Amino acid sequence: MESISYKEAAAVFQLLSHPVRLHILDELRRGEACVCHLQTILQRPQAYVSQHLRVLRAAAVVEGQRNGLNIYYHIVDDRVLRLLAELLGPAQDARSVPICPCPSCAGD
Amino acid sequence: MESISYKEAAAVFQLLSHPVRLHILDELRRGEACVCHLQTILQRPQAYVSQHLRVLRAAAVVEGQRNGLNIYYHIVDDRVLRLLAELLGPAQDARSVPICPCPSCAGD
DNA sequence: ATATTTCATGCAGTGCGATGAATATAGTGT
DNA sequence: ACACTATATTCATCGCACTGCATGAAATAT
Repeated sequence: MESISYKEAAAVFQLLSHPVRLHILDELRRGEACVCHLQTILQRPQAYVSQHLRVLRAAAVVEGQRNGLNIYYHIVDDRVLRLLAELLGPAQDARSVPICPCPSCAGD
Repeated sequence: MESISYKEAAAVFQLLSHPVRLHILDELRRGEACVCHLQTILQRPQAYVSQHLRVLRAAAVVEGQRNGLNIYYHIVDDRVLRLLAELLGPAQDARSVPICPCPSCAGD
């Protein structure tokens, strides 16, 4: 692996230096989730969640794929997964209960 | 082992989210160093290095012990060591050449 | 085409971190 | 006591990230 500069490494840590982004990423570790999931779990306004998702998207840490009206996000950066595991511990089990009115929660 | 909150975890990442602090910590991974070492290596004003050391000290990531005029710093937080290793790779070998006019560099 | 739902974007206010300059403190030697 | 060196602290400025609010864009349904 090519060595990473301090500036680049700092940028990665910077992404993880916000509690809301950490919460989002920790949820995404459990499996992909649409914005309405995250909105419900975080108890934050949709626009607010979306802003943080944009930061993570711009840094190529997460990716979203559209499915009808909903966009499902997932983590695509392995370094970030390892850093999360190092500090937060292993990921929780996948969700099983519906948490929002999206099709996959409705069992539709 | 106790689980860490997102806020606390974010604070740890925050400490690592600055290139100068990362450089300082990466140097300290190689062994303890006095401020004049760091000043020489980073090519930054003394007060600037000292400011960042204060941040790391306040967060209990580093500790300094006085030896005459000089204060030698070292890392005391294992989580930080693991996070650095995860993103920067293993620590470099210990320094061998003198880099500043402090007693230990002068071989005094 | 209109309406509804889901998500994204633009903009503005505010606070905090980063950096520099000047000054203070602690230790050493005379 | 005085001077000198190493490090810390205080203060002030500046830019950027955070956050809220309002609006825009994409997909779906009637």
